[in-house]
Amino acid sequence: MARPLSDEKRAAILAAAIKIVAVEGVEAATTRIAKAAGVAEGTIFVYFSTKDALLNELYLTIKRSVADALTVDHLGGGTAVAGLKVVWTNYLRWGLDHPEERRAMAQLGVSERLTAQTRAVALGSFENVDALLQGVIGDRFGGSVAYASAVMAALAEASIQFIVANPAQFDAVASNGFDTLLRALDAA
Amino acid sequence: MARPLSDEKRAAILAAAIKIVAVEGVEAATTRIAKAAGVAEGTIFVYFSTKDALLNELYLTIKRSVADALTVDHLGGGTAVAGLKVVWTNYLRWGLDHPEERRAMAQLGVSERLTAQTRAVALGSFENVDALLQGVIGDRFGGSVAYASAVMAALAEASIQFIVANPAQFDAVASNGFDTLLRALDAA
Amino acid sequence: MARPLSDEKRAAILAAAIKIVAVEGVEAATTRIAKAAGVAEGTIFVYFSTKDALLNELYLTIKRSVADALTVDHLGGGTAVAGLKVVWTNYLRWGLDHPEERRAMAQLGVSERLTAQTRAVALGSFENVDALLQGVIGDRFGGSVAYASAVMAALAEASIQFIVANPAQFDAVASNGFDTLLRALDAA
Amino acid sequence: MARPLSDEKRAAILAAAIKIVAVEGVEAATTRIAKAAGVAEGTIFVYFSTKDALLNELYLTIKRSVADALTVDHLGGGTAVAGLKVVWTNYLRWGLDHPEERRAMAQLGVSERLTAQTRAVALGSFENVDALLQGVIGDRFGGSVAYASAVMAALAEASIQFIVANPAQFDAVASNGFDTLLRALDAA
DNA sequence: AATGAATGAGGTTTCATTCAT
DNA sequence: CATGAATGAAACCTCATTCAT
Repeated sequence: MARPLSDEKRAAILAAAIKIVAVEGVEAATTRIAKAAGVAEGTIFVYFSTKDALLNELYLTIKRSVADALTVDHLGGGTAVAGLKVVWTNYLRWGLDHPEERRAMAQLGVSERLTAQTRAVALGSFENVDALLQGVIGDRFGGSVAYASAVMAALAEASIQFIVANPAQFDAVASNGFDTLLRALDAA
Repeated sequence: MARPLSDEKRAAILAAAIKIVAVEGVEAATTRIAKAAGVAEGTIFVYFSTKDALLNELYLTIKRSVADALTVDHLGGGTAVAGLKVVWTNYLRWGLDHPEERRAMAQLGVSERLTAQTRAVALGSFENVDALLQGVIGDRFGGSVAYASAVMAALAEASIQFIVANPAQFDAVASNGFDTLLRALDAA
Repeated sequence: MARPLSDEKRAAILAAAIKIVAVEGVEAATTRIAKAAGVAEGTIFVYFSTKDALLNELYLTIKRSVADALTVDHLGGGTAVAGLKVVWTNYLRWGLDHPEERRAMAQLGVSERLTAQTRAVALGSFENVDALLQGVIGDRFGGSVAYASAVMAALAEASIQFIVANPAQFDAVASNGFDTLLRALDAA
Repeated sequence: MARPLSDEKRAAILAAAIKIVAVEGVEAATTRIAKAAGVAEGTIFVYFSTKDALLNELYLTIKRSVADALTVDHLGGGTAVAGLKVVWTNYLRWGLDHPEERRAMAQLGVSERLTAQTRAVALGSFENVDALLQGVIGDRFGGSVAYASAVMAALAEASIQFIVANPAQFDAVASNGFDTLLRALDAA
């Protein structure tokens, strides 16, 4: 029987791709990813049929990692606002802990190499967050979670950039940022 | 004297670059830009020394176009809030009227081909907008315009995306979006 | 392990480069060299990092081939003059047997693409020939081998050109040419 | 009536071409020659139909300049040996005074851009030198001037290189070099 | 499965030449 | 005549992908 595909190697390729894509963009050569992963050039194509397949998979992997980080705590219990605050704080923390993933995602997000299918699947990972947002906004904004979701993502990005420049103020910025979000959503 | 450099041709190249970069990203082939501009391959390099020079110039051109659109009206008269509302509305309108520029800017913004100098110059185009923001936030947020600026840009982006999906509701979304901004900035 | 680098392919590229450079000069297109070598364009850059690297390597290869041809016989035994005659005759024979190498060397020699390092290494291959020349000239010409070496190369080139035009007279020209050399070096 | 072609401009282009070809080879861009000549890119093609035409003309111009320099003195009077010594000394002096022409000629000489016709015409400029050589060698070397001519050119080149490295010794090297030539031609 | 040599299409840029001014 | 913008055919080199080992 042939040797089975190695999960470590696959993970190493994805991890290397995060680093390389973060700094060089999606047009970075696969050779460079292979080198960073410590595998041969051809090995990438043993685990991913094409470079595009690798990039789409990479996007999904990061998105899932974010989604997992957001909902690592039990969210069922309290109010929607309380749950959302947990999500908010977890997201800021994830962003600060994963600068390369954030930058890689920015590169992937504007790339024409992501399929519509990939984007759709990625969105699906955030259903429980959307449910919380729904609970917070009620029927404001036409009951549309999309708008609230964009606002939250945008404010979170602004907050993360601010904390990156002022790392000591995590708690204050996180707290004030959440208040800003609630005000923006008219839920303060 | 020989044929002078043609402003129209230069503009045609930049206009073509906007369209192509918007859909194909910064790695789009110069050949394709030339074809879209209706000029020969070599002509691009008569007007721009390298592809990177073209991309940097393109970024500055779009940024200047945005800055001009924001401050086309007289901003001196009323309160900072009133001035900011004009800027806000103009920005939304510009965004809706220039979808390709918006997408091209997103591509350029994450590209490592922009020089620090280019980014610095681009920022300089928005000084009067920053002054308005400063007037609105006073000494909140540590008196830092950077955070407020990021919040505004983020909310504007969310609003534009929403209006793109619901074109008829421009006025309502613009107005509510501005209220959201004021609440977010604690200036309502 | 994957397919190893092929010595034959490398040699084929160098051999093709000799032919092409001989007739088209150092500016001959790499595409043409590849085609003549029976490999793909990209393959050239697997074996040589740049075109300049190929040209420098080509120069060294030919120079080494000449040096080997000159000293193929045992030179230790007799007098310096006897040894030099062997070198002289071998050089004429090599020149006649390798017209393309001679022409390629002429092209490479005047090219600004050769590095100083390459030229220095090439000179080093002829140390034992220089030693023979030194033995022949003693302290004449200020004891400088450089001048004698240039004279010998020049006379050899003249002889080769003459023999090319009159192939049947190899022995006579070689012999008379060597006498000419000795007279020129005042060692007759 | 149209403005006539300017002899100064034509001369400036040829002079610039010498300098540029000397250091960059025959593949130097015409733009660079134009810039060095102080004329516009297109002007070169007003005076020379193609780049190859310019290079061929350049070769002939330099060759004529050498021929003129060799026979600037009256050669008719004395013996062939005395006349040849004048030619020899003039040639060394020309070579030392015109290093760029020498280098340009070396580049042009190996170039495939010279036509056979150009080479033939160039040879014709040296008929009176050949006559002197003929007088010196008599019927030795099969009465062939070609061989003697190559030997002389080769020894001159070696001498010039030596003098370039030791500029103070012009007279001694010139004199000894000529003795070497006579010995080589068995005419001492 | 893993490797990396081999491939050749395609990318940016150069350049001789043309032609509008 | 003189100019230099405009052209488009290469040129060198990179890179995703294939395939022999």
